[in-house]
Amino acid sequence: MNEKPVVLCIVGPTACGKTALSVAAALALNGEIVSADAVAAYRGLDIGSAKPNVSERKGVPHHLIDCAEITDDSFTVSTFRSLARDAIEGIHSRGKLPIVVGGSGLYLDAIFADMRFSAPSDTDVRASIENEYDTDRNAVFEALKRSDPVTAARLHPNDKRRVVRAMEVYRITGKSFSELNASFETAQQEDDTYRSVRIGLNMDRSLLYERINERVEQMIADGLVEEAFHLFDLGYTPDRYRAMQSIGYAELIDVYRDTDTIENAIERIKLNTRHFAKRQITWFKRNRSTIWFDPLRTPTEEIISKITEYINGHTDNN
RNA sequence: GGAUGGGUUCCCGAGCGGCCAAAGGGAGCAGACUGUAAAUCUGCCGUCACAGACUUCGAUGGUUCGAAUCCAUCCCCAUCCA
Repeated sequence: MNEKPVVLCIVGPTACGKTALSVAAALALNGEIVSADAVAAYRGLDIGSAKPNVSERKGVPHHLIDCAEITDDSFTVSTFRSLARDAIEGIHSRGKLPIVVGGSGLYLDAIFADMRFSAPSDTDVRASIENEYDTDRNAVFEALKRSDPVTAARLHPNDKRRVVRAMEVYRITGKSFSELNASFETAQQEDDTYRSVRIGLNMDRSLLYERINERVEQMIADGLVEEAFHLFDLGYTPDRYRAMQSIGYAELIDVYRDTDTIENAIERIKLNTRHFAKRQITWFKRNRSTIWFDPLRTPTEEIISKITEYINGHTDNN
């Protein structure tokens, strides 16, 4: 009776096998993939984003990969949210199973939760607040305390991004960040647009870290440096385009400018990726409805059969 | 064989008689996260029965009320002389 689309969602830290599982699941369950990856969304960031290539995709349609240009600073979570929802809608209307897979926590939540993202950013306003912050962060924080005490109370004065953003929202809209947005708690709860089955992939931490290190080496062997340098040649540098601040590219600019060695940069890429993986895990652990699997211990076929059970069980119960 | 500089908590590295379980950084662990999110930020970080106690600063012995800090011997390391 219920017409809510069933959506399979696969989350997990980088290098834990999401791509392989999602493609296998799509093949087995007649699905299409919606990537929830903040970096794979950019055209040109291929090797560094571990974007699945044509053969890895095995004919399964992938949405939201290559949907933004590196030069397009207007591509944000908000853009992503509507594109992703459109894609899911389309897949569902074609009678196929939408499989959302990715590692960008905020992007995932943006799809499933009721997030408003009510105030678009204003480059000038933001720049001027950032300026004030750099001059006297205390003054900016005090100002935030006065205009939006609720948000100020939950932010740390050092958290430049968020302090500036909260101030920015207030200056643009005249309303406080806290009154425009529900609490994060609320945002964690999925709204009722979809009926989702959320699968989490994780494994022993030290094994994960080993895999990350190996994968970075593989990326280098696959030409990551060449890819990055080519983009730098085009003027796409980390200081100008935020897409280039992604791990694997940001670290290479110093090598490009000859102020760091390649060996050093590679180690930093590995380290930053490990840190990133940790943050992803922290984010995903919070969602209590996630069903976790260790791909090193449970065979793909078994995970997929479990997924099938959950999807069916879920459907039957409603 | 001689000279000099060193050996500090997982790593790097300060400390040079008490205010030292020992600065700072890194790693590691935990957490936050609403239009920059692969970003940005926070906490913990010798052990424990944890407002206290206990074991640490190459080893052993000594000086001292008191040492990672001073002395002696020994063991390693680095550079230089032979």
